[in-house]
Amino acid sequence: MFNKNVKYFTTGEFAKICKVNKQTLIYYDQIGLLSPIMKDSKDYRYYSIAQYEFFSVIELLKAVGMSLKDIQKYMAEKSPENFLDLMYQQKEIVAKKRLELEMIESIIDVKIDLTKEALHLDFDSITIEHLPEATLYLSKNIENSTEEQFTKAVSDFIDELDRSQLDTGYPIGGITRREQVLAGNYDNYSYLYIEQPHPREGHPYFEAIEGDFIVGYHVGDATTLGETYERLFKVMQEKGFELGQYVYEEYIYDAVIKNREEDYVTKIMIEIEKGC
Amino acid sequence: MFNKNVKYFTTGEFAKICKVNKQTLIYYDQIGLLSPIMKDSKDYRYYSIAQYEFFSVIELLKAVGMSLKDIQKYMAEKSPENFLDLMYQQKEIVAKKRLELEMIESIIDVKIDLTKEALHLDFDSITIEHLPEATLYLSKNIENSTEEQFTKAVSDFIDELDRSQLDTGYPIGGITRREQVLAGNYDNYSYLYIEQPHPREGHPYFEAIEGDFIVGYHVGDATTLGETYERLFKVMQEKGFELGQYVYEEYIYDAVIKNREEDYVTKIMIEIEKGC
DNA sequence: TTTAATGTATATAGTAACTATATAGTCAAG
DNA sequence: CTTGACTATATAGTTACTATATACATTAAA
Repeated sequence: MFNKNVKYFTTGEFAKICKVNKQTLIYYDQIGLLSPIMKDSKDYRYYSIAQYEFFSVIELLKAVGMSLKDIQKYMAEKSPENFLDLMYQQKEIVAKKRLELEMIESIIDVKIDLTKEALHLDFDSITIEHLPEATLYLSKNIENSTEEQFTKAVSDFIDELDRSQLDTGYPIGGITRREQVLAGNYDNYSYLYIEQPHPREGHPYFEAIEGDFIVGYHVGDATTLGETYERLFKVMQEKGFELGQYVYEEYIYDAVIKNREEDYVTKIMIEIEKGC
Repeated sequence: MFNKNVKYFTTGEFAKICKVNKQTLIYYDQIGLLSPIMKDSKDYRYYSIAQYEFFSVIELLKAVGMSLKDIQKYMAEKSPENFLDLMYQQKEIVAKKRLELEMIESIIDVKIDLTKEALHLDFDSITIEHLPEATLYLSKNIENSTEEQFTKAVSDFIDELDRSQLDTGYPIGGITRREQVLAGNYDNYSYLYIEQPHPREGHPYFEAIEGDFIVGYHVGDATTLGETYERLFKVMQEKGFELGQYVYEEYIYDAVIKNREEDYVTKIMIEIEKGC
């Protein structure tokens, strides 16, 4: 095959075939990665069609993320065995990359769903909702922690989500115990959590949120959070509901979507026991 | 959430949380992408845990291939609507990238299979084989073409494989008609071809290779190809086989695997009709 | 309390893999 | 014989860091 390679291409022609910039070929020549089969007396470069093959391997190896230097190294030591080794290595690398992309895809899907939902919300509304069972991944207990401890816990939690690929794109939320809420310590969270729509084996999950909740929204930064809680409690009282075990708090709009802290929106879900 | 963000991190601490180089944070500050929440009188930078959130969005957008400039542009015009738009755009881009990776994965698999097979081959052997039906994608007819036309045809064929994602990782082969072979014009191919193990709809394929073949290997460049053909013909004669319609030629080892043209190996498959 | 190790800062240069630009020589058509 | 399209080299710019050199600050040990 390709024994008919007598016609030569100039740099420009060959660049068109390869679909790259002419300068790229000159660069490849300079670094000795892919040199033309021949140069004439005026230093014009001439490439053969067989060199396209060579070029396309470079493209494949580049596509899997190999550096030009590494490609060059391989090209210098070509053999069926080395090629096979290289392919086995690249197979793993590409598979890892594909998995990463798949994770990003599902995170994006979640972000789209959440944002679309948020756009239709009325942040002044206070509703009673029955929330279906959801699986949550929890941080270690952080009740009564100092600011330093809290910060460390958040950082650890994020690390764990990273390491164990538990970042689902859902917001990180905080769980507060009934007692703390009653005492007005709305920010004394017991746990951080993130929803896991497709829980995996081998991790301790906390099966939570299944029951009746009073749901409201707090717009603005945390300093006025108390006011929103008061509003919610008032409605609870009117309807004759008792405070349940836990309160869940999570961002609807945060630094990712809004610039100013006054525009952040926190969703507050208060577990209720239908009063008797 | 994260209203307890009073503890500040130095550049080094924050870099550890973000798992990046300290200099990267300084760089982000310089270009105004992510600046610390506060600087003290000695210009020491201090970051809050809430800024990690911001950082992680940058990482996500970077992971899908956005430039820092574009990320910065988005960050300046944040809104639920813009975020949704961005996510829809990125969803498509990521899906495209995933498909590309999947293609590379299957190409790598094919290369591994072919190379493993080749390692066990005896290039001196001449065998009679029944090849199962395989689907081939063909170039336009290139019989009797000039060198320039041939070159153009190869370039066009490669373009088409690229455009229509028909590059399966199988080698590009050449088909020669019985008459040309009998006349000794071994390199006067009628078509180029590439095997399509998973043919797609909407493309003209040529259902080929199904039948009995005499299979041999040519080691070295094309100038001595004739000798190998003679050897094959001799075996055919001994066994009493007649030359069939087509001969198929493809590289086993080429510029991708071997450095010197003398080491290239061409596989020759001659269709035979069991003589009477 | 001094000293050494570690931390911070800025400024600058280097890196990869191009990409663009400036300048000059070459070639083919009209 | 000139014009326009090509070729070449050399150099600078690009992105997103990364490394290095120098100077000042903080902390832990001697």
